[in-house]
Amino acid sequence: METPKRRRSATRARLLEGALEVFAERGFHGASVEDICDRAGFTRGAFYSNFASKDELVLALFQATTDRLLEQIAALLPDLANQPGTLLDAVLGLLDEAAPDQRQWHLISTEFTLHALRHPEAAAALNLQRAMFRDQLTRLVEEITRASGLQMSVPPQQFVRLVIAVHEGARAQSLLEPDLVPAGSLEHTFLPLVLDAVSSRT
Amino acid sequence: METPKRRRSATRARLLEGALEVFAERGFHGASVEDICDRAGFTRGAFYSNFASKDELVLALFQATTDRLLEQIAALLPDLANQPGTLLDAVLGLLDEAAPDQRQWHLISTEFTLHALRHPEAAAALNLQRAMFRDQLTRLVEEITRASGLQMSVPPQQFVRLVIAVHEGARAQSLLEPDLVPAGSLEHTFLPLVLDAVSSRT
DNA sequence: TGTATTCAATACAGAACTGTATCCTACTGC
DNA sequence: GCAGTAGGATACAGTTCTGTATTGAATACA
Repeated sequence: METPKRRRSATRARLLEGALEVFAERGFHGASVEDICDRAGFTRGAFYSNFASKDELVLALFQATTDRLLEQIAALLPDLANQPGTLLDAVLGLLDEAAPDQRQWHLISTEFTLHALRHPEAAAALNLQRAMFRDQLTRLVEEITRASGLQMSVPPQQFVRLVIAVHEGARAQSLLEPDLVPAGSLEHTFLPLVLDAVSSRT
Repeated sequence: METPKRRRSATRARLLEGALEVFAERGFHGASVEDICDRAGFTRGAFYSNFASKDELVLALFQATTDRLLEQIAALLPDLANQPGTLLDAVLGLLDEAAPDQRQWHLISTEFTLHALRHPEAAAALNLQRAMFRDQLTRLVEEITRASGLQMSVPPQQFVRLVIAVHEGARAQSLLEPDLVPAGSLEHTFLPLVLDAVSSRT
């Protein structure tokens, strides 16, 4: 059971993993196919046996990371919705825990975003993924507000968009100046104020 | 008076301008030296007569755009501080008007940021520029709060960091989904709430 | 007017990268 | 064991890019 077609998908996986690292280090254009293969421990023969081009790999990598992220979220959601702290703890917790390596994730997703801003077809895929992501967060927000008897004066989707904007903008600052901007500091100082301002007890 | 050393600096300027466009379109790695020269209407001879390498040009371009941005701000500040609307109008107005082409500016500055996250020496330069930029905004905030007799319960620098985070995060969303997220919408719906929450009349 | 200089164009050599075609090895099924 | 096959390595051809060396044209200066 260890080598019929699993071999193939295993090397595909290793190539994707290598690509993730190399892309994070040098960007899409900066990474050559050979760089990726070296990182994964293969030669280009393996690469072209599995992917038609670097573009195709980028697409596959996007799908893979996207799928993994959504899985992670699905796994985390139930716990967060029910158990302990406040709404923002849950939402921000989800944003943090969904991505194990903040730095790498930021580099890759920024790379994807830039790519999407330059290639409309990629933008469609990215927007779809982001919409699903926002939907999960929105669902979480709605559940918690309902459970705790809160009423929001703005659409939850809007609020989620804000949280994401703050999170992404703050993450950039934290990565650039880790000492001056501890991860999560901006979110935790300001978002509670917003939440307070837009929500009321029923 | 039209060709002693002005010629040289004029082609330098055209090369920088071309580089800005091409970098925005394809990114640093994606743009070849020849692409840049084509755009500027030169051949590579002109390029290597003015720059030692693409890296050096990137550095020069960063300095040039940085200087221009700070000049623009310096020009805008006096008007904004005194005349009409509210604090946030001034701050957000500055952020918008400082960059004529939002899309190009976002692409370029994101590209710079990625570059900085991968190259510490570039990070130092970028952080310095961003610090000066924040200082300008902070000064503006302080002037207006003082003039209008407001007191903020958080350090103005923190507030400015938040505004920048929201602005950059929101801009990414607006560029990805122009229809769903009109430019400035997130900023204008939520930042007033924050300002309200952190400021009080004296 | 003639000479020197400066700046960009051209020509060229070398390196890096891509993609393909072929070979080799290790499993598969019989 | 023994063909057949799949997957990855190797070798190769073609392209693209970079950087340098040389050339040519236009301007400054005498």
